[in-house]
Amino acid sequence: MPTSFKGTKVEQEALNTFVKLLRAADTLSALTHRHLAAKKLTVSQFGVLETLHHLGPLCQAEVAKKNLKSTANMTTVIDNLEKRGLVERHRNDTDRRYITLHLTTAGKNLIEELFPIHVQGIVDRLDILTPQEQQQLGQLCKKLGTGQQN
Amino acid sequence: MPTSFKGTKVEQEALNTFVKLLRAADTLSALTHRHLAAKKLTVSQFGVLETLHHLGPLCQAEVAKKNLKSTANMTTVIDNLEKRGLVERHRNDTDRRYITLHLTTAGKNLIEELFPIHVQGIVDRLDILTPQEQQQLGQLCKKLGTGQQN
DNA sequence: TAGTATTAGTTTAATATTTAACAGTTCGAT
DNA sequence: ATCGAACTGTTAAATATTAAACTAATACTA
Repeated sequence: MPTSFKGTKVEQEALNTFVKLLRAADTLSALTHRHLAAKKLTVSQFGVLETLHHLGPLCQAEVAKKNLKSTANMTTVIDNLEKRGLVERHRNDTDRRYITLHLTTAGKNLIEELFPIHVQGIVDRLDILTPQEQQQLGQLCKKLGTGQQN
Repeated sequence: MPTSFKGTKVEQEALNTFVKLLRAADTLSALTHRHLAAKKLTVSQFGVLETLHHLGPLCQAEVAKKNLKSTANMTTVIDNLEKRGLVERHRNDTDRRYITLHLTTAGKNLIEELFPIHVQGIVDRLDILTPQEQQQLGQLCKKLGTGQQN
């Protein structure tokens, strides 16, 4: 026998918003990353390439932080990118704990080819919202994500 | 040399909103699911228990659909829930392709214990937004998630 | 009714992901 | 200067995740 959720109004509203937010993010992510399959790239691999493309060479811990992932995870994802010759690991000589990641030429070419397609996919999907609505959505998400008033 | 993204205004705004939405969802999910670790439950396992708790016995394909996951993935997640005695598989006699999932008593007890904590965590976090803002956010997410005007 | 198409669930192979334990490196305080 | 704290990256073990190939069961269709 199904039990439908009986909570206070506040609880129902919060739960409702929560579910919609997570579903929207899931759906949007799936749609905007579909094109990666053609290049046999995963979302995480694309994220690393994108980070290096926009911020330049970084150490693994920083890439992990930008992508909200653990350093253990970065080891795996970068292993796979390295196997395909898309990134290179350079041990830092002044502080040997660090490994600086660099895009190879192949990696640079690939991300430069994919990124415009990626952006276009996002623009197309977000086109359903007016510029004001996008602005609003961004602000609400920022507030919620950081837990700060602004 | 870092390359900062030079796009049109529309592209920059869309990308910005996109990143904020995905990050907010990621952060919110991480925070509201932290309490599951104490019970050695994963987010996916919790999702299945929650679905069965609120909708009653369902077949695996339906549970997969509700959770936006593949049926192959459901096989794995349900295997692990079954090992722990939290759910049971009942082969359907009239259509033997189907397997109906049932919560065991242990599973029912666990989800009934966890769900209120889960809701409270969501309420606490969403409290940073006014009721109107939550409503707004929900509507914008719904529009975006479904790709429909309303 | 035979043959085909569809559907539910599983398996396999590959990658992702995290926690915990670990190794090596650097920093800091006494 | 040394010893312990803090940090970077890796490994191991467990679970998640998907696409593709597969099995079994049902539905459809000629």
